[in-house]
Amino acid sequence: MARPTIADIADKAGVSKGAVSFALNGRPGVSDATRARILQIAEQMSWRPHSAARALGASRVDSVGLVIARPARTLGVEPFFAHLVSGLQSGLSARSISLQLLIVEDTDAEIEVYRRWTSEHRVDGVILVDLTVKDPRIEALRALELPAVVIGGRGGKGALASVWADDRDAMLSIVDYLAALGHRRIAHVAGTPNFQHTQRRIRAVRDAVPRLGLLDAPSLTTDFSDAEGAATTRKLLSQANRPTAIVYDSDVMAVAGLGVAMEMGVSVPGDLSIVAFDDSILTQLMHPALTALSRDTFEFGRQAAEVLLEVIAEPTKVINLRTADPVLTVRESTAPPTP
Amino acid sequence: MARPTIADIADKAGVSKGAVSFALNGRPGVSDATRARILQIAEQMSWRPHSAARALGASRVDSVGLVIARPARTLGVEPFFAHLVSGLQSGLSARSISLQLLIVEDTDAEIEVYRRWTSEHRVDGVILVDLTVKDPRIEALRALELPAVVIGGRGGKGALASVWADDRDAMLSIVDYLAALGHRRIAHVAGTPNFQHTQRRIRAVRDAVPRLGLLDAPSLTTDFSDAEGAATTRKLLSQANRPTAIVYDSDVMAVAGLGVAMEMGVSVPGDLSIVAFDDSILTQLMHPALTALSRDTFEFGRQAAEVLLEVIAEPTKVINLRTADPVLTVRESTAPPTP
DNA sequence: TGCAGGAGCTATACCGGTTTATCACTTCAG
DNA sequence: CTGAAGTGATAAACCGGTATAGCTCCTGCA
Repeated sequence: MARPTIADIADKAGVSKGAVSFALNGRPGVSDATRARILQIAEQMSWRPHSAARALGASRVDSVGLVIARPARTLGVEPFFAHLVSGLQSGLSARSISLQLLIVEDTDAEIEVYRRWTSEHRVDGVILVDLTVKDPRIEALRALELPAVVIGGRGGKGALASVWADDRDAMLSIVDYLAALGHRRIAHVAGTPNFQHTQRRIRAVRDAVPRLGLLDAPSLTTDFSDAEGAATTRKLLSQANRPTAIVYDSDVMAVAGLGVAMEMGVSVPGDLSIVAFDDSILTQLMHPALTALSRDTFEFGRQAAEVLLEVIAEPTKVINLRTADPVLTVRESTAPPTP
Repeated sequence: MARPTIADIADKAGVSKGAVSFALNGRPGVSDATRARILQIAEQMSWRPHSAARALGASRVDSVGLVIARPARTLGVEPFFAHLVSGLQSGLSARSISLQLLIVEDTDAEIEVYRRWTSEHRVDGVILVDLTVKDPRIEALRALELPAVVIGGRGGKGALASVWADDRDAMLSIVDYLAALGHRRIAHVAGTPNFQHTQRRIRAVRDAVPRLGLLDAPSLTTDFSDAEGAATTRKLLSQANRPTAIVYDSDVMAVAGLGVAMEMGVSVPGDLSIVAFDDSILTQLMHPALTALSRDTFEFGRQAAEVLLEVIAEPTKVINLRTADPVLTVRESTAPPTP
């Protein structure tokens, strides 16, 4: 016989289906002797619960979802999502909960997916990434009563659980480092302005100006693409008083910026220091290798998974977990400015 | 009332559950008038099938799986998987079938996942990537009777369906191009030797030697990492009769190779031409931008999804779909050799 | 007029678990 | 000795669909 059911086990053990269910789920209602016997038979028949049957009776599905709303073209270059997904799975696999991954075009499509998942009972909860200012997904999820955890930002008015790193401190550590090297004219090539973390980073740079006695520290927003990263760099380096250091909000933009500098005959790190806010193999493949801020994205994902499971078990719970601070990995692209 | 069920619809329409099921699934058994009325009521109550309930009655789960057995660290750098996943989803979403994605450490773990998925009825079929010579997964899947489609290689002795591109022709187009430029000493930095596509590419290079009158065309295998790509390049460029062109099996290795060349004072494309077998944003960010072989991975995924659905519907069917040939995108890293 | 056959629908079993009501039996307090 | 409480189990309902046997008309044809 293929795939044994609890009825088969019940037959073999000479007990009822109910008893088997109790035994397999570790709940009271059977004696220790009977429980042991049932467990042994189940093991021997290599029984596994039929996920659909379980989802039907109870309301849990043992599955959580992650929707990424970005054009596929821009995905995959940064290892961020690959690491995040691995970390999530590591946190989920302990309780053999599966992860549904979906890549969609925009936020509207993402919300539509949440609707569908909810009505089809496909997931117990979801993970939110790329939080924007006044993010419409927060309200949508609350309306659906779908448990969720926000990654990389606070979950609105204490509503959704969140797992986040301190972007502000991280940015300050970069600016402090550059200032300590002697840089006074620093520029910041930022990401999409409506992302929350972009705003936090911009604010951090601005606030550091008076404290460190910087002459200037403009933040220029982009769409995170290599094209805009390059264009913005070209603009910055063409100025009369060009910056002696540039901080990029992503590794891809930093690499593009390095290319522009080389093209314009600006030597790195001689005439210009470059720092990437995100680390990846990309920054290490360059010549010179880029100084970058490294985060433990895998661990980030693991923690997010744990928080999500807690929220699913207890939806009223409010968790805001701050993860380990990212650290600056100094490589060859930063040096004191030439006087 | 939350989540309406077909019983609710049946009540409202004044018919039986069975009639509603017939109507919603477009099967005969109800009149057109009744069908229209039921569909309208379902629409108005915004009914969606409960995926678990459906999976329980019928045997399909409307979900397929993709397991990637690679260390997470090496994932995500290449956009290959992001594009593949997007393409798969595009092919699946038409019939609202979801994709389970799992990243594991090695092939043993991967096979274990297939076992679990089968016994828990979590997927209707799976997609196989990174096919190796004498791949143990083929036999495992056959034993489990789990429908599958192999990506990028033939499915063994006509057993599994497959979707593949012609690596041989692709490699020949690269070597032909380099030979036409005048190169006679070409090297090939290959990937993991036990991957089927690696072997096909090596064979293609070897077979081209006499036809094109090449002096030499060694293939050196690596583990696909940037480190081994760099080390192999260093070895090749230190030889007495060093090659005038190098073909790399991945974009990451090509970039690493470019770095080594720059470091050794070998100018590209002046002293050395470089071609990457895989294209991505990486190759375009470099200076010089790398000539690379571009594949439509998204389309590849879409087709794989379609084939998988066919195989699920008809497990005995044998499909071997050859996809569009990859094309060579010529950029700045290739030129005729200096005499 | 009788009957075969099909369209249109209902009632019901079923999928594989979980949960609840119930019951037999033991134990212990009064 | 009786009643109450507790233990270990069972039978049956239930979750939300799908599949199927069967029933009631209606039509067509001999």
